[in-house]
Amino acid sequence: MFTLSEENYLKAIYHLEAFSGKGISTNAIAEKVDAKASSVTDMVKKLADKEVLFYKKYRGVTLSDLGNKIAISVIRKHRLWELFLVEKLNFSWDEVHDVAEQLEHIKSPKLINELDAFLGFPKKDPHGDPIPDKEGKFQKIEKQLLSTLEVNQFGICVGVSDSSSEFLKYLDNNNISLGKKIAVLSKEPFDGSLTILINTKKITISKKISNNIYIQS
Amino acid sequence: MFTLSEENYLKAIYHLEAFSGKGISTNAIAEKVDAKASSVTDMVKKLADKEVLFYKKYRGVTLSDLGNKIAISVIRKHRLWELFLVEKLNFSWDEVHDVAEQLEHIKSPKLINELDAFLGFPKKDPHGDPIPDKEGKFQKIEKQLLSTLEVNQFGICVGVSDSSSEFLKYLDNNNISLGKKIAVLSKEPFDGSLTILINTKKITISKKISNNIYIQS
DNA sequence: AATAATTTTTAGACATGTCTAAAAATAACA
DNA sequence: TGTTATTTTTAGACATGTCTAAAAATTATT
Repeated sequence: MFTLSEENYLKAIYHLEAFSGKGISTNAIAEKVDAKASSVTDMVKKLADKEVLFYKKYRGVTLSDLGNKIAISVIRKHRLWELFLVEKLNFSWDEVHDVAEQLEHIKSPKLINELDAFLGFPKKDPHGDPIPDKEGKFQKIEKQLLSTLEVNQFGICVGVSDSSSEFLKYLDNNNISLGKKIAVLSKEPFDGSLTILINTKKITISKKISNNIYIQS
Repeated sequence: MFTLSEENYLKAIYHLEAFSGKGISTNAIAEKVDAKASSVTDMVKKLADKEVLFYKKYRGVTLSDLGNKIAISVIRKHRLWELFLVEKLNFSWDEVHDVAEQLEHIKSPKLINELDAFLGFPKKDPHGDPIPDKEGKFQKIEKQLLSTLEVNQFGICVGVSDSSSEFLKYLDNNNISLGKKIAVLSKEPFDGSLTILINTKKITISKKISNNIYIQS
């Protein structure tokens, strides 16, 4: 059995591995779980003892198969709960994260599988991320950052890379949501800001924004 | 903010106060929360500092108004989650307790109030216990133990005093459930066992069983 | 009312998960 | 490549919530 803290570490490392194929550094984990590097070293040793990850001093960590499995099951729970909150309990997509962070640690296989069935075995959560099934399988969506599009190209908004309440509220205020078509009208070379066409309106967004929106072209 | 442990202590003390009007003893709490008396003393001091209960050395404890409020809010959450599990996720009434023990500690006022609305502002949980509303108000049901009935008296099953899986499974196996009419046909003076009529069938139940079934006459 | 039994509290310890400060190893650079 | 900067680890500490064993207070008994 894994503690709440241990599960959070595994989840953080899993997400970090999705980006950099390499071993994950102590500092990167520390930032993700909001702790000091020394705390990470301690925890990582414990997790290595439990055989959920591989750890070489000064060389970072990699999840084992078991570690991956556990991380995915936590992510499955997180995303199912998020969808439940939005679909059944009138939460908006910027309100779900903190509550799902708590709910994802509830221990009951029956609970999560029944919730899955109750929601109709959904494939995506409210932020466009795939929901792993009971066996931990999920389809990876080929997606790219809006910031990588060239002028005159377009795509469909399929996800966000930042799920903070501030960012999601910004999107809501600008009527940007999953499924919307976004076309790049012009790109400012100086700061990378984009003028885009969405909802038949022209708006200008900063590089920071376009770097956190995923589109499918 | 109160920790999981603190909430469990408050809940335990609340339930104990419902029985004995007096100050609740360290040992009674220890048994309820499954800890040693010395641990209870420590925790009780901390809770007294937080002003959720009154504590006099060697004299037991009493909840303050604030303590009562918190205990009731935890109980509200517990019972709403139990009903959700039974009504929406196909749990049977003997499976809900352990999961609800976890869910009751999730912190989100919006979550629990939306859940309440989603379930249609229910008044009773799957074991017949009243669900406190948003303000902590709930109707006390006048009920008595089946064991207090005399021969030839009858009542409607409205609750149970033991929510353990073993006991609830026993009830299921004998087709005893909320709303059923139970009539006492005879009483064995030696061991207090009862022969009752339920579902047009005669069955004999021990004193221990009749001591854990609430009826309304 | 004195003694015995029980309950409760205190004292000291431990595991978990965290921290700060200092030491060690690795990486960067000039 | 030698020195500096950065990252990581170690060492020691602390808060939480628990425990055991011993001491103190209360309750029961004769």
